[in-house]
Amino acid sequence: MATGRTHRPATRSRGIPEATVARLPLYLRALTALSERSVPTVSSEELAAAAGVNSAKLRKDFSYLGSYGTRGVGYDVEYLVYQISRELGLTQDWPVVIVGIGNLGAALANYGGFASRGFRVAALIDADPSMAGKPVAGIPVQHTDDLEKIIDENGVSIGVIATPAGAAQQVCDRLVAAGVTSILNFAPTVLSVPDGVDVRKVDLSIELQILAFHEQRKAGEEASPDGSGPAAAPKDTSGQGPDGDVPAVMPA
Amino acid sequence: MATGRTHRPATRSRGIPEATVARLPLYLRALTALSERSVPTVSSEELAAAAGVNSAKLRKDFSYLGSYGTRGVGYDVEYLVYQISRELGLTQDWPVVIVGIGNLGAALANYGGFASRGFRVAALIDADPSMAGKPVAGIPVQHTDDLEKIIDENGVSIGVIATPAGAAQQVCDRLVAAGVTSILNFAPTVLSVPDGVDVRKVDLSIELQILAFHEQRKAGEEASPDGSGPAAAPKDTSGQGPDGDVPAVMPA
DNA sequence: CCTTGTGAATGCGTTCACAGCA
DNA sequence: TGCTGTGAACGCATTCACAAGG
Repeated sequence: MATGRTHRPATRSRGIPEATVARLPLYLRALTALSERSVPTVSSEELAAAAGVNSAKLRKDFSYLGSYGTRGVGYDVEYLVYQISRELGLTQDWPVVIVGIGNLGAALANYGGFASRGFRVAALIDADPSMAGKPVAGIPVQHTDDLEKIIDENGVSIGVIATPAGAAQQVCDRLVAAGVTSILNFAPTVLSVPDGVDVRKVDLSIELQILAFHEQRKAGEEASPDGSGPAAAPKDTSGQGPDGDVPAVMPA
Repeated sequence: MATGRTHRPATRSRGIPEATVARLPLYLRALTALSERSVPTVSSEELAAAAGVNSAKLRKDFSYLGSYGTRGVGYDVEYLVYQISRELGLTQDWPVVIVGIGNLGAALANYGGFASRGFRVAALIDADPSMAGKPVAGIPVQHTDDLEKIIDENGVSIGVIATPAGAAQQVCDRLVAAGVTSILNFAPTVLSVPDGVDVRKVDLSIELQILAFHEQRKAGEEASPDGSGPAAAPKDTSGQGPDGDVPAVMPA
């Protein structure tokens, strides 16, 4: 593709829905896999299956980017990889700092997918002086004291917080003050940031609790195999206003 | 998200919206903090601020659980902690297995918040024979060969996958076959599971890409808003990926 | 034919604003 | 006098179904 026929969308409406943005990386991954297998084109149906979404949704998503498909044929894989990469801003290099080099921070530093697509671990930062200079994933850990200097010298705009919860807000404040405007937070705490700064959080225990909720419901559907549960919630198909199935225990 | 294909008659589930379920852990965390400071009651406004949400949303969320507040006063902290815990199924013990004890798996095993709230790491599983018996976070790693036996003997219904992408689907299949019905997937791949099995995914590179999208937009606001990018043709890399990157492999 | 692209319809989640109650 | 609980309005996301076009 990429012929001289620049059928630009013109509908360059800078309004790509957030839900669509969140799926673009998924499409990109599926497309990259196809690309590596030298698959030239793919239909919305096939690509949707690979990405685990509905094909109508995928077509709608792509329609926000422009008309990059060919009716009756499908999408050109390479072309679409490029378009999505560009849309996501992956055609440029994003230096990233990881703050908090404990178990998790080290795991993140070693994460292959990190460096793979536009992201580069510019520095590792930890508050523990004994870690300073110690290499993790081939990168020497630096002390928190130099945080501002590191951000500045490397032009970092994306920071990853992998510290204990208690330190997260403080680290966040310093990152923001130093110029970071996007933060990925692994600490189990709510960060408050000024307008213009994006925060995304990854929270293991929240994910588990959501799973537990559904798991409990499943168990309640049949005869609960494990009878150890206290007052396993029975069904309640009546409208709303459940409750009432548990004694009004007021834990002291 | 998650919740694969649970199209089942509406005759079940006490309609708590998925979005609300996803916020309950957040409220619980804020409430637990208040509880530890012996705060007896809290208003929707205060609690909402602590959880980082809007107070109307919080009240609406709680209304799905029942009327646990007192008009003119607020919510009893201890009581609410109990109700939410029960609703999430945290009043019972959930044995969890972690498969794939690389950097990330070890980090998860060491994660304190894991054991704290209803979850217990029942076993660590890895395919590497040389890891067998080696303790991680005080728990000896067991070999994948025994996966089914481990699931069965411990009554595990929640599994965490922290393997490389290539192994994830296979591990997932074995977990499901052995009786696991909830999976938390850290591998950067789309898992397919039968109906009735819930999958939630945590994907670092997707989060970063979403941040990059917004970051790029911020940068473009002042300088050159878009301009005319697409005309620049992607290099014709027929046969290999534009950057030959591995589709993001998990730490090994 | 085929598959994309998209208005229209539907469903879900959030916010508003106020009635209801301690 | 508060603050909760909730119907109603609103806005966003998903799905449908079909016209458009190679």
